[in-house]
Amino acid sequence: MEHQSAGHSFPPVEEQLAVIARGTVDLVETSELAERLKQSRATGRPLRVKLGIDPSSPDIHLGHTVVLRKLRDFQRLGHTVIVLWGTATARLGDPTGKNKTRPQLTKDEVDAHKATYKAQIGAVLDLDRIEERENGEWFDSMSFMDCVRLAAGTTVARMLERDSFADRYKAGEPISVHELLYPLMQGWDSVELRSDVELGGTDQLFNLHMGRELQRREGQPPQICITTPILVGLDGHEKMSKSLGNYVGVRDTPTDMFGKCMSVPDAAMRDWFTLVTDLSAARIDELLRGHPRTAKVELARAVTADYHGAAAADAAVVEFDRMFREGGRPDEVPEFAIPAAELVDGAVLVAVALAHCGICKSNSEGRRLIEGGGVRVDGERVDDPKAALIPGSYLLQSGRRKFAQVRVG
RNA sequence: GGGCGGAUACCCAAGCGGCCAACGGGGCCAGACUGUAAAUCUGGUGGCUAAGCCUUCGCAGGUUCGAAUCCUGCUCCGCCCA
Repeated sequence: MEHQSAGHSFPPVEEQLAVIARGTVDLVETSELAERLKQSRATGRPLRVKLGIDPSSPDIHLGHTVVLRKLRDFQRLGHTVIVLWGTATARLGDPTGKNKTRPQLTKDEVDAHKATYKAQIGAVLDLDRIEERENGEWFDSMSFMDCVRLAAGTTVARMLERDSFADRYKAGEPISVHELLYPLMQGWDSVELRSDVELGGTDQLFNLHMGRELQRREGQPPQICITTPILVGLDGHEKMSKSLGNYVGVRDTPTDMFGKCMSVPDAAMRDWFTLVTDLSAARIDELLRGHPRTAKVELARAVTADYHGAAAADAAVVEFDRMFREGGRPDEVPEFAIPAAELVDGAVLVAVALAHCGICKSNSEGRRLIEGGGVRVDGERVDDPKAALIPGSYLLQSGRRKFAQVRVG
């Protein structure tokens, strides 16, 4: 938009290609991209780069930022970045990478998620320079016959080429017909937006290709498809995801963020460095040659600084050292109170207190933790599952991370 | 529409009248060892102030002293046929 009239100049094509290609998995097709960048540079017209986001869950984590960072590369090069909110598709649920049908969301849920989502992508993208669209703009009013016409654009065999569908089909798991519509919808978005480039995770390659097909069918130049790697989660094995609980949320507190990053397996460090920090390749190599712990501190510090600032990141390092190197306690421990009315015989069982403070889910679990030797009160290990606390104030601890200060009575 | 098979805890998966809160594996939690890494070893993994009691094996009923296990109906899923 404003870029067109601004008539600014883009960096040389080779330079742009280098930035774009870094940290990507698929680039279909590089030659087409080069050609289009050349045209763009000649005419001063920025490329239209699309990223579809389904606000199907309210929070974003580091895994989502990988592709957002790639989008930011385009933004920094001066191209037009389009954030397409999948208000229609989110309600359907992308079957990609899922072995199960996703729940369909309501309009209200989607709208609410979108608002929190937008605030969070601001941590990576310059929100003042994005073009925001919603695919409800065209899908909400589409008639059933339009839908049929769209569905005629591909074949069942083509759909079954997708690993996620093929695997589920082979495994005898259900595939709903509406799930087959998802890739078509995503592809149609590209037609409506006349996108030059679409980004996505590697699991999106099929959907991205669908955009090319439909654009060709509509007489548009097919978009270039670029995929970014999937970030592994804290377990170092599975894809980072909220449902697996192996994620670092961009809204995590500095202490949590730092601590979580420190628990990343060594083997995953290189990926994390390349995908979620701005450190140069040379610096990363240097760090990985040294002691793994030192490297990991730098990783955790870099990530924390991105979302909370350098000062908070440094504070997190100090806090972390105190807690885990010196066996200390965290700066801020959540506080709870157990009123006198809840006491039995003038005391409360440690197991009950643990559950009360949210350290464990139930009294029974608290009891088991004590039996397993995982509970400390004021630093002293508790070994009697029937141990009780008389009125007073205590520091409860389970494992190395979970603390609570509780006032009894 | 017809025939056959299936539904068990977070996931996979045993069990097929009492010994079942339910084998085993994965995951997860805790302990030892560590660098809050990996590998390894150990314990735990429905609820309840608890040697006992309560609620769980797709849903609803039934048979029985007693059911996850047997019967009936329902729901959902898969395969084959149309």
